[in-house]
Amino acid sequence: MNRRVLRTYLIDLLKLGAGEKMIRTPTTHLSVVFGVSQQSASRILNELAKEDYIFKEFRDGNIWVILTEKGMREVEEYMKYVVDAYEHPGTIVMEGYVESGMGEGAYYISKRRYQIQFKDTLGFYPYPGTLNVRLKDPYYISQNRFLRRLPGYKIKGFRTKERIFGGAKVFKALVEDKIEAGVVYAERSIHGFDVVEVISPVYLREALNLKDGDKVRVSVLLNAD
Amino acid sequence: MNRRVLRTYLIDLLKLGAGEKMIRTPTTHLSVVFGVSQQSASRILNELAKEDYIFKEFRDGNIWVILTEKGMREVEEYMKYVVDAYEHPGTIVMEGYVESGMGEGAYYISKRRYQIQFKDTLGFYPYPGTLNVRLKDPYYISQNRFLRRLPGYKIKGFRTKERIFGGAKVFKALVEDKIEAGVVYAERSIHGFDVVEVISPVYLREALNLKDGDKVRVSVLLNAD
DNA sequence: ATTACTAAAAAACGAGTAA
DNA sequence: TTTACTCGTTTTTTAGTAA
Repeated sequence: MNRRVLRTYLIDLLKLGAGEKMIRTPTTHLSVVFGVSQQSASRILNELAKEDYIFKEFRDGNIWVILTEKGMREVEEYMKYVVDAYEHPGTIVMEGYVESGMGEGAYYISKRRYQIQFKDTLGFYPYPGTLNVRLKDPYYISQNRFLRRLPGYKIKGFRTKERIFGGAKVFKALVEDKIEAGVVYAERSIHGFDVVEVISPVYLREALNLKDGDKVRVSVLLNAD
Repeated sequence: MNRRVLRTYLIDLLKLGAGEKMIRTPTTHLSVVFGVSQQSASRILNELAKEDYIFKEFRDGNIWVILTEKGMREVEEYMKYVVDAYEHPGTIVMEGYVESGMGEGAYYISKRRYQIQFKDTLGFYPYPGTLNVRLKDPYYISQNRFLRRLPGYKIKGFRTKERIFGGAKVFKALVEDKIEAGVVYAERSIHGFDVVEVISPVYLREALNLKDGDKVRVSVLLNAD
């Protein structure tokens, strides 16, 4: 049974109160809550316990359960996702903190072959430089990991006499909900999932008066044609 | 594929922006969003469309989808449920409006054989009368439907020389988050899922100064030992 | 590039039942 | 009453592939 559906059963257990204290949960009762047979309810509890989402104990003829730390984290992340899907449909919102890059972003972005492709896909020639945004909230990191798996616009690599310039993937975005921008994932990225590289037609640090460590919001537009 | 898991895919589509306008969703892309194969993504879309949760169209080589009204309702109800599970664990909260019953509630509740059982299960002898609360919000109605399927405490029926008194099921509850109460479901109830019958050791109308039509909150405690 | 069919494998399910 | 095993059935999944 996969995580996707296990999560939904975790929510049910949370609703019954298993997030706070051990509760008595005869599988015969759970079967009506889960909408499955008693046998399946039993199996589901065992799978949840095996995955360490719940702690399960047999006491005087009954099963008692409580969500584990891992189970609570799972449920909280899932709730955030559901609410987020409703409140921010079509966009992936991430908040993080401005960070100084190595300055090599500027070098890459300024290459004419890249510039042309950015204009074609995003609609603007980017200012030569990237704004690195470091994510701290685990939820935003998971969102970034998710985003990086999506297709986006393909930026093709190329080679000059001297060296090879790798390909990338880019998404339309907004910074601080107002400034047109793009989020770039280099194919051979040096960053982990906790860093987002942002480009824009304007020099963002100036336009938004940003200093290292300032909080900034990046909203990726998933359906910007 | 059951409602439980279809809902989770609906959330994903909502996140992609399919709640607002038609979006292009190649099954090859969806497969990474859903975490399944391309073939399954295709099948899932077809099932969602068959259940009328989404409208799906094939246009110049791509699939475009948008959530239907039914899909949006489903997603909204599910979100409420998830948030509710997190914010009100272990209780089922329902809000409704005070209504006049036929007065027969009082007749039943006052029967000694019932009174004793209420004292045993709820811990109090109920005031002879019930407060009928009519639910309007569809979410509360669905919660009530759900609750009515749970076991609760069994109240046994009995017979006198004159007639038969049916069995019931009772849950511990709080009215307005403060007054000790019980929610009763008669086995042969005359009410639909939009009415909750509340009993209490005190005369609720007086204690809370309630008149017909007043809004009242009933919180059923699922784990009150 | 797509979508979605077929066929075969894998996973999930519940009836029956023992403990 | 419980839980959870076995086992036969159904459902779900994906690889291969045609269109």
